[in-house]
Amino acid sequence: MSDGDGRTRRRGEELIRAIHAAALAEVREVGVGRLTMDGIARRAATPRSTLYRRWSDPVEVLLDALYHSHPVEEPTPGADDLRGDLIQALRLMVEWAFSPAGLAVAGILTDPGSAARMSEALQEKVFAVRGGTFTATVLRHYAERGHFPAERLTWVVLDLGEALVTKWVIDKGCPPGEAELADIVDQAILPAIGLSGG
Amino acid sequence: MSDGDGRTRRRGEELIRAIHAAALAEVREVGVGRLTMDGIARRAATPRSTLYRRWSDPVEVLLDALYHSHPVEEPTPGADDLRGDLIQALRLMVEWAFSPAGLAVAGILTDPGSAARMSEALQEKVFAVRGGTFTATVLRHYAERGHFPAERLTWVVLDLGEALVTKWVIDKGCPPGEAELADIVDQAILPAIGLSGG
DNA sequence: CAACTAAGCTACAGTTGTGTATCTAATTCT
DNA sequence: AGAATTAGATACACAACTGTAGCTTAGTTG
Repeated sequence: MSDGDGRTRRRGEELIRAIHAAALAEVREVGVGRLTMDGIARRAATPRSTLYRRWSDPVEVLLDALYHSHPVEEPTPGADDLRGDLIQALRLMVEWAFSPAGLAVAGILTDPGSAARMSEALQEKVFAVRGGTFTATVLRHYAERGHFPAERLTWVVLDLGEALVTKWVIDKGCPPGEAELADIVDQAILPAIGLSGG
Repeated sequence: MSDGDGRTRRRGEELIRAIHAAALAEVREVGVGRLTMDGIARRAATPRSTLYRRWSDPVEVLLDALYHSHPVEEPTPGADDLRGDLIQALRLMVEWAFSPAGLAVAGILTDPGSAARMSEALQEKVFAVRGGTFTATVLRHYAERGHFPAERLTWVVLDLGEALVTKWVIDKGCPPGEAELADIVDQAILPAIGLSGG
């Protein structure tokens, strides 16, 4: 699609995708704080001038990369299986969190310099996702169908799964496995909505 | 103890405390990634040479500052009030998390460059604390006294409170208030240990 | 094929941070 | 009081990154 044909010079879309990828890789390696135009350019094997033609600083590049990253897959609650659907929702969250985009967002959220700029353009796209559309989608689905009282859909309950996954990742530095996701659902979410095991 | 007397030049302990404070202030403002000897020195109003005499790079200074920061207050479970003690434990956690040391640790944990070095010397002092000694202390206390079955002390239950506080802080950027702490205890922790309201 | 666009290359001056070194003078110790 | 420390004030060469600018040339478009 891009390599191997006679061309020696990338342009447009292709080049930009390479730069986006470079920005995400770079932030993963050095963190948002040490992100530089130079580093991104070097990694993308393109001159800095190409970057400056489009963006004014490294965080701009990163935000643009995030904006163009694949959207997060949404959980699609299915066949009357609340427990299974919750686990699946958390699985999707983990998958996203360890994607280049997810890791970049994590970095941005704790960076004093860029946390503010995040609010502007990206809240719609990235924040909405991060805010907890994973288990919340599933929980709302089953509450509407009367599997448990809708009054239990408080912020605590809606955040529970994502919060525990996040803490695991921070503590352990690696994604939780199937067993841990099941633990979270069985020992925290289900009890909190009054379904202590079934 | 230090200001106002005739002295014009800080030495030893006093100077070091100023440098530690500068490092913590600096990391709060620019993040771990942009921490520099220069920045710390400027903020502490001391020449860089003074820093290099003791530390070899900015992260060393920061780790040393953390090591010498006040230890976290531990929750002391008291008069047969599980709910109140849990809320108090979370209150202590929030207090620590928003202290200079807490903010610095948060920054370090998500910085690719310094996350590794953290493991070495500081795991004992700072990690142990962060790992969740807040609600865990309280929960173990009451489990031992038979207020609820000890089998429910799983990692999920022990992390629940801290996880939800952390998520609140990341999402909202501000400390949770009393109402939120109560929500966490009432809607997540107590149900998870089988005490759904009383 | 000609004209245009935009990537690639190189250079440059300016800024910030790095380590090191040297000298001075304030504070402490004996 | 005199000696030993050690903070404070420079200064320096080096490196990385910044923006900007000029030029060349590959690729696209009419």
